[in-house]
Amino acid sequence: MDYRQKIIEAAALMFRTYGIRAVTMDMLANELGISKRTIYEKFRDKDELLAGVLKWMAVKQKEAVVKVFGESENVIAAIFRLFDMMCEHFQNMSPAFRLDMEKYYNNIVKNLIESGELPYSANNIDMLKRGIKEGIFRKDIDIDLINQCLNEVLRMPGEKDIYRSENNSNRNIFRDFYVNYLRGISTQKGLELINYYNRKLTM
Amino acid sequence: MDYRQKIIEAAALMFRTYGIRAVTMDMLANELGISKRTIYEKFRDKDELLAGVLKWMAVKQKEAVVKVFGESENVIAAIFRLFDMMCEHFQNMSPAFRLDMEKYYNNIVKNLIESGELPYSANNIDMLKRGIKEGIFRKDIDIDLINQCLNEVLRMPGEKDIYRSENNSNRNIFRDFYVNYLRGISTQKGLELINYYNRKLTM
DNA sequence: AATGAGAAAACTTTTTAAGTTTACAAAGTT
DNA sequence: AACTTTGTAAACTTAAAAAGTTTTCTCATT
Repeated sequence: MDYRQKIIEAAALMFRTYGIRAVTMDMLANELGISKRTIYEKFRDKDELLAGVLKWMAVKQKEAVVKVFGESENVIAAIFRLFDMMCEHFQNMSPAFRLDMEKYYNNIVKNLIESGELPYSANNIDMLKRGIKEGIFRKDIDIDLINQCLNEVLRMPGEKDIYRSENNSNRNIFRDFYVNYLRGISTQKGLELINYYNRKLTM
Repeated sequence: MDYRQKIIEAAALMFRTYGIRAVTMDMLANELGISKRTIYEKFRDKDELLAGVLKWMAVKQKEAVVKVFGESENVIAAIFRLFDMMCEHFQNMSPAFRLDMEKYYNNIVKNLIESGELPYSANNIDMLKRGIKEGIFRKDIDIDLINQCLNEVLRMPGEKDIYRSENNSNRNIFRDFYVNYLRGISTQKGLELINYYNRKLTM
């Protein structure tokens, strides 16, 4: 009965699949079996709808991350699991989504971030602390700095223009990069765990 | 130096990645580092360009199929290899491409098919004959009928609306369906080969 | 020097999706 | 029973952006 939420979820799925511009308000209304009017009853315009979608996606993602961390036996396991999730996330996201985002809706994200409604970057600090406590990351690392670096690394695959080349290999390159970064801040025990989970994935 | 071909290949890649409507002639020109004018020198309009892209894709696909058949030790191996190719093909194709195709450019395919410039459906007849010769398919099958049926089966995953649900499982469902159909027309030897290659994939 | 192929960018036109309005229907409320 | 709310359906207007055109300029070739 909560129309607003229903609309957001349907729009999220369609935006991710087809891109934002390709999804018209009429399509969305049709897909939901409601009238376009009703959408405009809940959202001033498409921009506001998109903002709602983005916020909801952020919340959902956050929840997923918390869940994975809660369920994992150690940080490295959690990280590899998250990595998988991220890959799936990007796999199911149409490049058109990113394109539209950059080309037409850039300002929306910017505004949301500025008004504090969307986090600018992920918070890996808890993860790093936990890693240190588990004896997986070295005790002497600069947590804040590493957090920032990790965010940069994570931003990388999003920035890259990828419609050239078969991007099968891309995923592996990225994983390699990320994993090597983690190695750099790990203890001996951490290294062994990384090797263990990494091998498990490769095979 | 062959502008026409260069344009077609770039457009093909971009259309497949972003959908057709999302790719403007300006983007395409930019991407190629040529002027929009030059594109219109070689193609009357976007429709003609799309037609060129579709024809080229058909040619390339045909070549790939011939190659796989030439290199495979038996029909079943070839089919599984082709299946992989198809999956990759669809994986790298934006849903927006199909959406645009159906919503706006429907008539183009229709025209191309009517004028005989595009084949309406794949020709599995050689494959079936080879399978019979290799003792993999039963000798008593009606080749033409089976060919038609296979084409229907192959058309299926394209028809389905998939922007609902995680479509990870979709691929497997489809493979299952297709493989079972093949089992139905196979000899004992064929069945064994199917089981062999199928198991190889599942694991 | 002349021609032609193309780049760059400004321009017009067409398309189409955004957003609005209107008319109407069902359901609950007073 | 009249009234209000909440919605559908569809026609409508308007704004934006992409299609397609034109103009001007450059550089390479003959």
